[in-house]
Amino acid sequence: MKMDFYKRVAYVCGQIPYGTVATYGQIALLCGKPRNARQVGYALNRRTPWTVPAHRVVNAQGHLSGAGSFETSGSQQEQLEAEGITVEEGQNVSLKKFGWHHTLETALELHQYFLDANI
DNA sequence: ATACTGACTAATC
DNA sequence: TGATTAGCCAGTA
Repeated sequence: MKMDFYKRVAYVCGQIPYGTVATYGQIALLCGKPRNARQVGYALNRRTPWTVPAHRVVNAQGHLSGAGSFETSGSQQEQLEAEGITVEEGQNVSLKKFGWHHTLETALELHQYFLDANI
């Protein structure tokens, strides 16, 4: 099995529903690598197509840690707010309200996709 | 091979 | 609460 982590990251990010956010650890988990949260950040930063909705990925605290990595600090926040996501003071998002609450079934579907696509 | 670097996290204090 | 620490692991040099 191939296990192209970066392609998986790109795909999983693309599956984050509009109007919700996911955490790095969550993406890593869904990619089949639960301890690769940092690599997710690295992937989003430079190893992934710019077409993926990377603005929907925040850290485990709901903080927009990637803000500094977007073209302008604040562009991530703008994109989130454009989806109806409330960004509070200190560039924080409530995971309780906007977090992606994926199901086990979702994880299984993703896994199956990876097998089929051989990535 | 070795060392260092992170869009990270969970545990501890 | 907030700050520190210690694991984490694929890239990069």
